[in-house]
Amino acid sequence: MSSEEQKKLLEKLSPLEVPKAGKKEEKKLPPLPNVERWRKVVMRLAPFPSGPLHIGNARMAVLNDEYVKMYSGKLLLVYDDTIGSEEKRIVPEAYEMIKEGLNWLGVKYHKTIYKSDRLPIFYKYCEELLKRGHAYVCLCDAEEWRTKYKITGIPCPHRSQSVEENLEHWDKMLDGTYGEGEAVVRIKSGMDLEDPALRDHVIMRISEREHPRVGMKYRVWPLLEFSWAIDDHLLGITHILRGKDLIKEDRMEQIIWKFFGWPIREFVHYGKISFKGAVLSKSKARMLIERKILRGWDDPRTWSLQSLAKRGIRPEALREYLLSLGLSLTDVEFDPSSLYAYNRRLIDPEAPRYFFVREPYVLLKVHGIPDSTISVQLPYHPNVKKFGARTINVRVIGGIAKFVIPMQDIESIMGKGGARLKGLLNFEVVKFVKEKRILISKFQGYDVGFAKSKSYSIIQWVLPDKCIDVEIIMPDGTLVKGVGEYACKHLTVDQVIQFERFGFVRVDRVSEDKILCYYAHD
RNA sequence: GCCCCGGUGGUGUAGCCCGGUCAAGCAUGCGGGCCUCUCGAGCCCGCGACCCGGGUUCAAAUCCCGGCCGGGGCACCA
Repeated sequence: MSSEEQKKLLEKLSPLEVPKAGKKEEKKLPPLPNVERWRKVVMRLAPFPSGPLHIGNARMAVLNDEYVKMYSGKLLLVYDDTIGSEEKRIVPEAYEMIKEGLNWLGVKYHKTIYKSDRLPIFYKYCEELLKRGHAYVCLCDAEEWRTKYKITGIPCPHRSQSVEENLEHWDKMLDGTYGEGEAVVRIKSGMDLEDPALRDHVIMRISEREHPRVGMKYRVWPLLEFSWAIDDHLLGITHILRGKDLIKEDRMEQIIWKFFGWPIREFVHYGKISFKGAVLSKSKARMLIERKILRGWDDPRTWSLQSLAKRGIRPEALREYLLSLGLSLTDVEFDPSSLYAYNRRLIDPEAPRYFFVREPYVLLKVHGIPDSTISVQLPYHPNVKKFGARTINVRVIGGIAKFVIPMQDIESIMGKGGARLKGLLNFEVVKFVKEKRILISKFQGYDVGFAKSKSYSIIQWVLPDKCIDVEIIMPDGTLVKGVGEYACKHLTVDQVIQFERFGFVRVDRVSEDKILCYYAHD
């Protein structure tokens, strides 16, 4: 039954329930809470510059961007570049790579702020807390404090120091009297809190590591929850969108705002996004790049935005995919095939088709061709006429023409006793010399109908004396080699094309004798 | 050990707050068919889920309790 007949039958059966083709389903985000309480929605992106943005970070960026658009609000890019830890280090190039990623994604931010420029502000407010008796300088050893005080809920001796004592210790933190690990400022969130994770958390600590932007200018650094408690207020953030792993930070921020008498902001959370198989954390990626196991930050195995761009994934596709995940608190698994489906929809109508034969090859000799040359025109796209066609002239010498075809097809060719070279001719197998990978065959005509009647495979082919080497970097980092048809010579960098029966690729480098591509998907 | 939070087909999501219209929608995936000189696109058909057990109710995916499973926090990381 043809599709037309099927449709008619369906109409006959249920005339009212014919599904409309091309129905569009727009994914809608739930509204932000309490928008009416604020004059204007202000949100922020808070990347830690340890590497380029990956899919998880992109989710955060896209969600913020969508909400800001939805409410005509403002979005601030705030580099959360406090000193970090030994394992979590700032990568200087990351500042730029993050911007690059955001631009690629089409995320508009209205202002850029660096946490590392704001140390004096944090000092000021920390001092204020000390003065008001809401914080204290703790000289306990970290491990001791954890076991002896945090778990038991018993206050440590430093908690009862006077304001004067605390300020004195604070000065000694700043002037270098105390070294790394010797003193911290703790907020008096409460030792009696039910959740041990919240008890008198550290808000300031000493780090003598060099910072890529401000060098050795500061030795006392704030911790995430403190710096955000201050900045979310000072920068006028109204809605804080964060992963559910940071829910504890909500509580800490609220405690600090209460001490200052500042209004509470709105929080929105979403679940964790995880990857099948190996998770590539940025610190791990950095290590693998240093050891030359990865090709760089744009290696497809990092799943960085840069790497997706390199593969020819469209930002719109990624955005659509990320929005399809919604805002649920459930942890989700990243599903590449879903992303590819969105992307395929976008690139399929725009990607010209080319012949490509991957290694290993078979040399095909077709005997008995009646013409001395064959000239064919092959359209670049089956559905889009405007792409035009390329002309291929096949030289026939002594009735014989030679082609390169993929070894992959040999089984089906042998099974059917022949095959069709797409757009060209049909042949019948005479002999396959396995060791030499040579297939001897006999010309069987030009008619497609014949090939169909024989249910021949229709395969891509390349002329051995008129082809160009192609290398394709696959998503798993492996390299696929092969040859492309002569028309590939005209390809330009950044073009997304389809190698028929192989997949969509983005052209990354073109030289006289070779083309390098990145594989997008099938 | 202590504290949170989740659990709808292979994957993701809608529905859950305000119980009935949900014998559960959509997307992706998978299987089959049509179409096509690509294993792409398009079209059609199909597969496949409310974690378990109680309770409330005329009625529960939706409310309550318990269990199980999963995630997270308990860093002088973000």
